[in-house]
Amino acid sequence: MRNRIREYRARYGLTQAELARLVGVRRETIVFLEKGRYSPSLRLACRIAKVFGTTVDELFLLQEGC
Amino acid sequence: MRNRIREYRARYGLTQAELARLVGVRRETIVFLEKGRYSPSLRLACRIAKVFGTTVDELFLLQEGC
DNA sequence: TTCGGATGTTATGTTTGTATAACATTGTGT
DNA sequence: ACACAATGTTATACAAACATAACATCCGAA
Repeated sequence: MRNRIREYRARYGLTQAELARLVGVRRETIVFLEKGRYSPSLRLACRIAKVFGTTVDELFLLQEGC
Repeated sequence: MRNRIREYRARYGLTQAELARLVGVRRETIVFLEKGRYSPSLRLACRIAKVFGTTVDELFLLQEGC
């Protein structure tokens, strides 16, 4: 499942470690999400979208499919 | 995490079993989601929103928090 | 060029979402 | 009251998300 985490993270000037800390997960988890190794729980997806002031649907391109 | 699955399901006149079949999970999973026993994966959340022609953010009231 | 921060990887363990089956309860039409 | 569909529950097992630690690579500044 594709997403725009890296793009938004760059826009906000955050490192993976900083984002991880902000949403309460490990940095490796952010790496795996950005690399598409697995898709997040809805809870985590929501926390990340909140940090970036956007919606889950927008951040994870849900109109492209699930 | 609150959601409007039951409300949308009623609006579409679907049983829990029918919705479960449409999104490829067991009926018990739908029961647990409606009852709030756990929150879904983003993948499942997206499939359910798709069936109801709405967004994940709207269906799971994500503006209320994660 | 070298050093350090940022990013990527791999292995192993824990937690949580989901499957499965069996049974209980509620509700509704007849 | 009865039958049956819909909904709810519980126990056990499995898969996927996430934690943790250790190490590897990449890249920009001094």
